[in-house]
Amino acid sequence: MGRRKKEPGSVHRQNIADTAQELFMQKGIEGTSMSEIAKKAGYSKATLYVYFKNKEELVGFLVLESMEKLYTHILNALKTTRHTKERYDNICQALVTYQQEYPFYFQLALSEINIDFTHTDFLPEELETFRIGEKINDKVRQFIQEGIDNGDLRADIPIMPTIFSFWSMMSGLILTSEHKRTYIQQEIGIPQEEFLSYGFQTLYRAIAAKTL
Amino acid sequence: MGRRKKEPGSVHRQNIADTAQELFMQKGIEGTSMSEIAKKAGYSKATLYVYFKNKEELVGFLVLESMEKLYTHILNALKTTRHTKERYDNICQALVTYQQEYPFYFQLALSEINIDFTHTDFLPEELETFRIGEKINDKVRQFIQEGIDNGDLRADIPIMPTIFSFWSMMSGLILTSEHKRTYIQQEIGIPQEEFLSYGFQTLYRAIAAKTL
Amino acid sequence: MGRRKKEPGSVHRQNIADTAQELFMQKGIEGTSMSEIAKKAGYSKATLYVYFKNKEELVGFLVLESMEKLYTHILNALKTTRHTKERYDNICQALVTYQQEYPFYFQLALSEINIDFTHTDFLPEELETFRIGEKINDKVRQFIQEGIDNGDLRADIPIMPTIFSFWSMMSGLILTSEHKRTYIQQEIGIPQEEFLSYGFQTLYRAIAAKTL
Amino acid sequence: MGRRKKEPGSVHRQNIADTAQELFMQKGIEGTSMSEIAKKAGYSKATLYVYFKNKEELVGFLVLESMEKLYTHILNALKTTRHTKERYDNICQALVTYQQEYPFYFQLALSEINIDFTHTDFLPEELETFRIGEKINDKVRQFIQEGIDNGDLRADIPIMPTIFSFWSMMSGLILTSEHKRTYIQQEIGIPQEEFLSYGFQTLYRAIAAKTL
DNA sequence: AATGAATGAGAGTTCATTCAT
DNA sequence: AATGAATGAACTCTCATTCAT
Repeated sequence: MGRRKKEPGSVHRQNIADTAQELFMQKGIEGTSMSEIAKKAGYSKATLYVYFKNKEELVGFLVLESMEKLYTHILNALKTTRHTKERYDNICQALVTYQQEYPFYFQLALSEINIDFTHTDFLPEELETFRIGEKINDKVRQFIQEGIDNGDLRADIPIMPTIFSFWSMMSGLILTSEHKRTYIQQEIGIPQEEFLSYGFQTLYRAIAAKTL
Repeated sequence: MGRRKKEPGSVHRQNIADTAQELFMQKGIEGTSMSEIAKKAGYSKATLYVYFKNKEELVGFLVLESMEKLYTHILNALKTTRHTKERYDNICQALVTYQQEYPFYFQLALSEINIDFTHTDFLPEELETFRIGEKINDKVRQFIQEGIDNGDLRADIPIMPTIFSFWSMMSGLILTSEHKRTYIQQEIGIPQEEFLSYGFQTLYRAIAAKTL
Repeated sequence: MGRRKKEPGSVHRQNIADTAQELFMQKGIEGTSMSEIAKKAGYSKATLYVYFKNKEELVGFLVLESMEKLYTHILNALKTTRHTKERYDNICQALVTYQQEYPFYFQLALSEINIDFTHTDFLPEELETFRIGEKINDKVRQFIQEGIDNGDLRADIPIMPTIFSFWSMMSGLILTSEHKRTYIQQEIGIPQEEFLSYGFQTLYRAIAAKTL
Repeated sequence: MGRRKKEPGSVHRQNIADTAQELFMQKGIEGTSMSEIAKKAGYSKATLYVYFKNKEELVGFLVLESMEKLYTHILNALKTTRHTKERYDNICQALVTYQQEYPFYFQLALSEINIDFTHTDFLPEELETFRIGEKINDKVRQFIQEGIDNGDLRADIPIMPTIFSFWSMMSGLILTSEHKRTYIQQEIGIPQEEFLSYGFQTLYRAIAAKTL
């Protein structure tokens, strides 16, 4: 393959990460070998290890990266308007966009790899990922609180359980809509987007103030 | 180890399958080797291949098996009462029980391994699994229809999208509650069961007739 | 290569061990790959791992094996006579024979791999090796004590330092005579055996009672 | 890291060599990577190859260097006095000092890497190393001859075999005392220095004239 | 002279699978 | 039916080395 052209260093890191994400999505993390990533990205296997200490770090980087993007998406979703329903729709839209750009994290969050507290030797990336997660939760908590204060959302919903269960349910919704896209289209007769949209609206009804 | 006692053939198949499921639960499919299964089940590695053509078939068998169990659970959930809300609660309870007994299928259904229509070379087990899935959907459709007819459920909900989105969201809920059990307990301050229960009730509100 | 003929199981273990020893001698432990051993022994790489858990265990097995042989040699050397000088000569001869049969241990004992107390997580093989080493030292201590009591050996030699220094010096002698065989022949003009014999006699003079 | 300050070229070569030796001592040759050497020495990996053709040459350089140091040590040991026993003690002390400074060569001389005549494609460094070895042997031969002529050493010892066997035995002694330092302290109950000293005195008795 | 970047080759190890018995 | 024995292929990761700059 010969030597590669000189490009700013981080370009390669990003190339590798992007390729890895693509493959991880298709075949899972365990199902994707470093060789495959290398080949698809157009580098030698050894080069991957120049840019990432090991596979774990590569995964960690992807999760962090996607978490950062998600945070930005959520921020934007809340910034553009103060109207509760619009904000909710924006967040849902953000999640869909995010899933299209970084389908990887959802996969991860719900699969074996836990960014959880059962082990204690965290990579720096993992810690940072966790911190951003907290920031996101904070923003969402504010959003819900303001919705309640406005009278747009039911006053009797417990905030933290709501956040966490919504997060779980939306993840389930998005992931399924991705994995079973064809099935949905064929069996239910609606395109993925509409399916998602229906799910999100259903969920909103569950927390909207009764006047709706 | 010597030769084993003569037992009806299917007993061994079941022994192996049960052991495999246990291990798959603990360490994932990719993380479990045929060797481990053989050892834990008390057979030789080669014997596994007498009862299952390969690992894939073993997985397929487990999925089918869990699907059958789920069908039974759902049937029972609907049989015991005709009251809509009670039936709903029963189904939720059935899902939780099922997740505890066969955590395996949820993992599978939402993870990399798709029992989807993108490929076409299905194992017989996969086809059968799909057929049972259809039967389950049918029962649930009946349940919703009856709920609507009773006036317990909103008249304006489209049945198929509701089934499928509920299925997705509940899966997300259950899976997350399983994976992040510690996190939920620590950060939200409620036990897993309560978290699940809260999620299920929230969802019900979204389809219950307004009088609720 | 196809499947191999059936032979009693331990034969393969021994085949592999023997081949490994040969290669370790020629190129050192680190310098010898499992692939090489497999190829030379006529097995597939994976088969090595059927018979030995890993490279470390293979090395441990070789060391233990050679230690056991050494013990037998020493025992025999002391058994055949009670005359001190004859016993000494027998031990030396045993060492030479041993070095020819199991050149591996000397290499090891004096090289990086210490069967020492700096680490604490010993393999079972290592512990057993150590135990046999102790038994050898015991026999040699008896031999020296009897030599002193007979008046054949100097009364003023401290036993333990003598054992250990003799052991070290003889190892140095034997190893060098092996590694620099050609050099010795060419530059000193005597065959290896004579060189060794001269070294051993020189050492004996150092502990023999003055009457000699 | 940027470009380095301009320094006379050989300084870098020496820096690298010194660092390499330190690491080789700690972790063995095979256990030390060029990367490690580069990092510890504060150069880029590629720079090592500016100063040494490859790892082999770096090793060869170190051996040569240590050989030169040994020659100087031996010269000094013989220069300060003409008394045979004092000279012997000086040489022993020189060897110990040398082992402390350059533990590397002993390791090498008795281990896998032979600077022997079995192969024929010598590096220039190897040839030079050999030449210095010869010079050392010459000095030692003179020393022994003078000892015999003085009547301090036995008249019946063949000089070349004595030199070579002493060399081997002392190497064995020093190496063992280094590798098994803890063992000696714990099991024999004397510090390393005393152990060495005892070994050297024992050896001297073997060649000293009987009057002793 | 010095280095960042890249890599071929190969290390030890594991795994699903096969086959003779 | 059951298995001991064997293996090809793959895995993650490391290393000495090279080359353009």
